[in-house]
Amino acid sequence: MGQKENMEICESTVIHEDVLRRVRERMPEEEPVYEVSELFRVFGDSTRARIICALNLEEMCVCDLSALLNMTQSAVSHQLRVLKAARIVKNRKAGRVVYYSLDDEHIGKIFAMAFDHVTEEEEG
Amino acid sequence: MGQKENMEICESTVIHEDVLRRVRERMPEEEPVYEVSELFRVFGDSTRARIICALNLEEMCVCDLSALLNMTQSAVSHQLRVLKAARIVKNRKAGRVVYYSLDDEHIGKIFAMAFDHVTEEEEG
DNA sequence: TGAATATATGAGCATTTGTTCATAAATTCA
DNA sequence: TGAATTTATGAACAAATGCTCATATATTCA
Repeated sequence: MGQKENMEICESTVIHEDVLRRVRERMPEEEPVYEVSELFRVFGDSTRARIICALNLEEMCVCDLSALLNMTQSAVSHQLRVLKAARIVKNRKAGRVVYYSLDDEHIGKIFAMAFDHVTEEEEG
Repeated sequence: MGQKENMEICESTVIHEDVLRRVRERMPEEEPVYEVSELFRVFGDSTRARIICALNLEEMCVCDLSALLNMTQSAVSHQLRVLKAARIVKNRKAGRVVYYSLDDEHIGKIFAMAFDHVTEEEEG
């Protein structure tokens, strides 16, 4: 059953060849999976999550954000850079003040769904 | 304007007190924000994301998963532990084989939404 | 122009993370 | 019971991460 060739490539034993075949057929492409995990990686820090929650309510400048989060301007600025590189926030400059806002309405929806998930979990 | 007291607590300057007040009023509680970021943190690794995508299609055992992902059984098992601790997957034991599946249908939906986001992003 | 202010950034550092390797635990079957 | 097999786990280590500190950049205003 061609199993031996498989085992040369990958040392792990395969128990359910049919399952494996079906899943391989229907698995999403590698590239979008990496992009999705990258998106989640950026979401997955509490400072960035708090920034996103704030900007989901209103556009804010850096120093107001750092007051809100009670964090250094530098720390907030570093994280805003990460968020901007990931195209999660955008900014607009007005004089020396830089205003940040969410770049996409999807973001808020994904967060809302995640909130649903964590708050509906007191059954377990 | 009570600003000086604020500055004793937090050294950052506040430019827009009204914005800050409104955002503070409407910000979600700290606890659920941490839980959401923790959920995303777990999603935010490509190995775990691939496992989730696979289990979103079908229940699978550890060795089939490690064949699918072309990764060590140990590495997969470690990640499954992380996923189980986060209540993202559940397992069922049948003899020596342990079958894993998604613990919640929310997970698939959140991923689907994230896929939409990353694939709809060629407008730039 | 020069001081003040808002933001950005690079280096350094402690912490966290994901994998590997070796091995333990649990189960099946002869 | 003992060999084989599937999964789980602990230690170790390299890589990534998030913050701090110092400082650069950009803009305003007197």
